[in-house]
Amino acid sequence: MQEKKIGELLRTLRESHKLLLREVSAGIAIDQALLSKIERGERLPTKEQVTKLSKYYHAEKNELIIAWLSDKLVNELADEDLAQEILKVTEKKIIHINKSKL
Amino acid sequence: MQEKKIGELLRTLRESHKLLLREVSAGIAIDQALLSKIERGERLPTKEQVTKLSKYYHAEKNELIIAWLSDKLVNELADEDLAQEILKVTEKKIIHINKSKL
DNA sequence: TTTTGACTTGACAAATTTTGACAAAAATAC
DNA sequence: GTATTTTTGTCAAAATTTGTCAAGTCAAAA
Repeated sequence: MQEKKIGELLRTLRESHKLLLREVSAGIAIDQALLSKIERGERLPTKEQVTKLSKYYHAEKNELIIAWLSDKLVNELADEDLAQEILKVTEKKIIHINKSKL
Repeated sequence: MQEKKIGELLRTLRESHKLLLREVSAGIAIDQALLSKIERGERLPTKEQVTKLSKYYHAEKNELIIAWLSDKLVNELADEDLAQEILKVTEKKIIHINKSKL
């Protein structure tokens, strides 16, 4: 699985479609300055925006969601030197939760 | 590494010290109702509260931080069926960031 | 059974963070 | 040069998180 940032993916998608910020932002009703910030990683999109963009570009939604949410987690773990361990424990907890959901 | 929730750890710590909510909340200047909610997992503490509590109980700060932040991540991943994959990608991104920090 | 003490609950207020909008600057293309 | 596209900065609205308080439950003591 890819480890690109959501903004990079979105910019690549837009460029491969040869579209302008203006066009995409009009297409999904989002401020163009905001879209610019999202593509450059200055802001993270909302989940709804990711969904709209995946549809707009006919892109794999899951791939974008993964990139987006992992970016969010990376932010939360920023300057935590325990990051690796925290992720391990998180994984265990998730697995545990999923087991009890059967 | 442990996979207990931060609230469980805090309640265990308080009980092993034979302390009342009232006493701990006075000791670290936090509303007792809030501490009650934290111990029962209804609320997550702030990082500062985790720090204060670890000092107050003379507990291993890292252990509490890990439990606390992993709880936060679990919340963010709640009802994401891509959770596992997201964690993997997050880990890769963190590793990548750490490498470039040398 | 009444009272007391420990804890919990719910509703709300305060504070913080996130998000969106807009104008204006900067960069790029023509 | 002008026109178009993108970026930047700021600010208010919206949403989320956090804190406070009063009233509640419950168990055990008196």
